[in-house]
Amino acid sequence: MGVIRKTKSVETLLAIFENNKDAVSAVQLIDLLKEKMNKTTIYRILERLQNDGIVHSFMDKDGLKWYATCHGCSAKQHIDIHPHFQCQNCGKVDCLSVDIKIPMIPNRQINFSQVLLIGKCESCL
Amino acid sequence: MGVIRKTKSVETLLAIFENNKDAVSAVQLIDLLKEKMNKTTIYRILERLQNDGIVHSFMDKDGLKWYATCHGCSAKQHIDIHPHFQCQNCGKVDCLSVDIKIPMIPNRQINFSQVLLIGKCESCL
DNA sequence: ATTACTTTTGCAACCAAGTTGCATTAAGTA
DNA sequence: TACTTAATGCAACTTGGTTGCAAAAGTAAT
Ligand SMILES: [Mn+2]
Ligand SMILES: [Mn+2]
Ligand SMILES: [Zn+2]
Ligand SMILES: [Zn+2]
Repeated sequence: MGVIRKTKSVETLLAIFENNKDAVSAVQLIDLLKEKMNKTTIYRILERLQNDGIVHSFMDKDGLKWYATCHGCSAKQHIDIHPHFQCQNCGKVDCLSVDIKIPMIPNRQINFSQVLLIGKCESCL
Repeated sequence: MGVIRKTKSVETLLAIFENNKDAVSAVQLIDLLKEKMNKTTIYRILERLQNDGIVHSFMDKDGLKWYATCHGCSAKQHIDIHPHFQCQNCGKVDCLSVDIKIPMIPNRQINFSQVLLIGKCESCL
């Protein structure tokens, strides 16, 4: 069960994801919105947006949670699966629209994969 | 700077990695060794072993840190880079010796990658 | 507009993983 | 054995994230 009421806080978060094609971490959002809403609210809205297929989440190399807009997903299924890139210089994270081939692994059933590429972004090169 | 003195605690941890080809999480080690040594000691030894190229570490899907034996690495360089597998049923994690092809990404320099495959292990299928 | 109902929020307290500072212990060495 | 310094234990702390509960605010019907 996702978003049911379009509250001010929900609108604020939706606007952030609309205008931003990069990923954004929970920590960044908490800092950015610390005057506008409580961190508990942020975590709870993010969870609802994820359940609705509006955003997806993933962990970065330090175990912090990041969020980004989904494309073509719904409450029924998350189909927008892709690798992510993190710049080890400026910390920026973004979604990559490339396809990484995951080979078959004998004796194991792979349900999904999490790929994080780490290096330097365009502006830090 | 890594391990300088072969203490009892260091030997204990080394023995665990020797007899275990699976990965093991910091949390598991803390629980396993709670009668033998302090959790701070465990974290500090793991860091030293990693600096010596004896073990490598990575994050699982929940942001917990795991460790496993390195093959062919040294204090100079970690060359044993490979994907990891986590069973979503029993939680077991292990190192995969398969090669995943990472494509070139335009305008970015990829230094290394972190690949986690999630599914069911042999005994949970 | 008022009411009634239910979701959403804020707040404070909590939790778990991991880190830090510092006094004490114990390897390594001569 | 004595000396030096790496390693450890312990308590306190930090950080990211969660929970319970009362108060506030959407939504829809009246
Ligand atoms: Mn993404
Ligand atoms: Mn490994
Ligand atoms: Zn950058
Ligand atoms: Zn399993």
